[in-house]
Amino acid sequence: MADIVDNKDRTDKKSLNFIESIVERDIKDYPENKSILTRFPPEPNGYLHIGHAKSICLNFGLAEAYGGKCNLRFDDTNPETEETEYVDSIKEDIRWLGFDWENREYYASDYFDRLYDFAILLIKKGFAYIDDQSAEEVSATRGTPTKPGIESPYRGRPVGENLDLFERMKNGEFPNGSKLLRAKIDMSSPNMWLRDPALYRIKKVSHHRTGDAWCIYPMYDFAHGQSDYIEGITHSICTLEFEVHRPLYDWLLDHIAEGPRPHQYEFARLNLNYTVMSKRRLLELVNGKYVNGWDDPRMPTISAMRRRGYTPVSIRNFSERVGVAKRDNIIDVAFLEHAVREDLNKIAQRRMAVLDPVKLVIVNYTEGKVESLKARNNPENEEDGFREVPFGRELYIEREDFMEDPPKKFFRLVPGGEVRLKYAYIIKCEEVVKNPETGEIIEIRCSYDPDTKSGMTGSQRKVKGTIHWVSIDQSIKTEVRLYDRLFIDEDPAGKKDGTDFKDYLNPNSLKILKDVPVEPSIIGAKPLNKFQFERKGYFCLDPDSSSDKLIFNRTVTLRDTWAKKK
RNA sequence: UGUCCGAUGGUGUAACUGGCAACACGUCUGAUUUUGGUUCAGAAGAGUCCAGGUUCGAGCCCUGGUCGGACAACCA
Repeated sequence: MADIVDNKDRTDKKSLNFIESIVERDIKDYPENKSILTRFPPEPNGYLHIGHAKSICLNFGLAEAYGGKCNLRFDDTNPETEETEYVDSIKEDIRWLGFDWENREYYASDYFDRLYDFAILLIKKGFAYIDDQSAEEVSATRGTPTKPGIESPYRGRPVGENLDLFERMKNGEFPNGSKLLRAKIDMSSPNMWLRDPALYRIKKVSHHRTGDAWCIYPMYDFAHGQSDYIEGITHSICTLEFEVHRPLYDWLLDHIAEGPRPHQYEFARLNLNYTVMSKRRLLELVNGKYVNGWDDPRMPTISAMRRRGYTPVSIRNFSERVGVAKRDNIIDVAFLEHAVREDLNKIAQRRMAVLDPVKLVIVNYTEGKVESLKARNNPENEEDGFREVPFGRELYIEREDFMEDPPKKFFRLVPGGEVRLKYAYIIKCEEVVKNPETGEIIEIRCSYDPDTKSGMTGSQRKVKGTIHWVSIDQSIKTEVRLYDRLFIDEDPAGKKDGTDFKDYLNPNSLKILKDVPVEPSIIGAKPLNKFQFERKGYFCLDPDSSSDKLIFNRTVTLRDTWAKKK
């Protein structure tokens, strides 16, 4: 990971985000051999997205920076929504991003026995009770943020009875929803989470890891903090919506923990414009077939970004640069795109492909002759060397690279004008052949100057533009998928006018191009290999490709100041 | 009429114990360029939500507002 841009050199006084400041404050008091322990705690009920990537980079990055460790812990306390498929995808994504949790792969479900014991401890201390009210009653008596709740009639149940009932809950004696273990705190607290929150509920559902061993499962609030405590987490970092849970997090630990305890800190989650980030909405897009699965390259999931051609380095750089703070934010996708271009520019080999081809014939070039031209693989990295590109009398060029009536600053091919064919010759447009019926240009006829072959002194001649091309006879036909933003609105999910986020889906977010000619050196490309198609953008070989059908995903276009002028 | 959190160029973050607003993206010039890419040089753009106060001095501290967000699943 040496190629991560290191703008976080701790030897000089770089500015710290507020969490780093907290860590630096805390480690001052640590003994020599001790450091921080963080954790990334995903719930395996969906795929990870770019927002999770930020959290992963934060938690693992903090550990890395301060000589600590970061655990991977699955928060698997709700078997109804959790699946092994998600566990696997999450592990793959974290690994791909370049982080290693070594042997510290934990599950809240590993702690079900201890959590159960903690619950008994709480009951014995008189801090928890079994409530026989229905979910509706519990909800109705909770009050509102401005009105206090009403105490449950079962609140005063004796400890012995609570203990007995809790055990029988565990043994499966009661139906789902008939009983609930609640903390006994304060039904009139202004903090809703302190109004006797649920700790354990009955759910006769088999769990993806513990099977049918349990029919009661701990709630998030009871599982999370206690798991942090069990693992010896020092800094438990989560997003802002858990801020109101912190008093409960601390309350539980107050009554359970002995010795060193974890502390929770909250930061503002990452938001990106022109997309949605909640798992619920992403799941809706997947289930409703608005996209082709979790890894559809238009999705903001890590697996989708991987398939689209993003690199781990680019995502890590991005995550680092967006910063960590507590105020709400919406990051411009352009910022993300800048991060990929920056990395891809350095590592992607260049190839020529013509996305919207028009035939070009070089009238004075010998028929049937094929030359092999040398082309640099990557001007940003000389070690990538050269490849051979076949050149012949009939080529494809980009339709938009020719104009009969060009605007002032157009410096591509025009009637009677000259242009350089990259790596090849300077050509001059002599004639345009059109379909007499439609007026569509079907062929551009040019002459070439044999003295202007790249590398020859004649090639020094100044021409106004250089365009890319592909020799028709030697070209490989491929499929190219052009992606655009999934939504036409910056904040599709933030509407208060009753519209649904799906109302803002971009109907042109995917455009499939068939039979795109690419230079033959593309043969042998492997899934996820990244290329820059000269002047067009960065592309990545889709894993759905086969040896006789290559499919490319456009990761991102090149910066295009010309397109902006138009 | 509750509690908690937040507010700095278009966007995102900085500004160490108060010392005269910085960096990145974006935008706009210009140079270089066999990618209208990259690179390089430069510019514009905020006076820090508002009103008071403390201070020689406030984005940082205090008071009161305003605006935004979170919280009323047996979800996490």
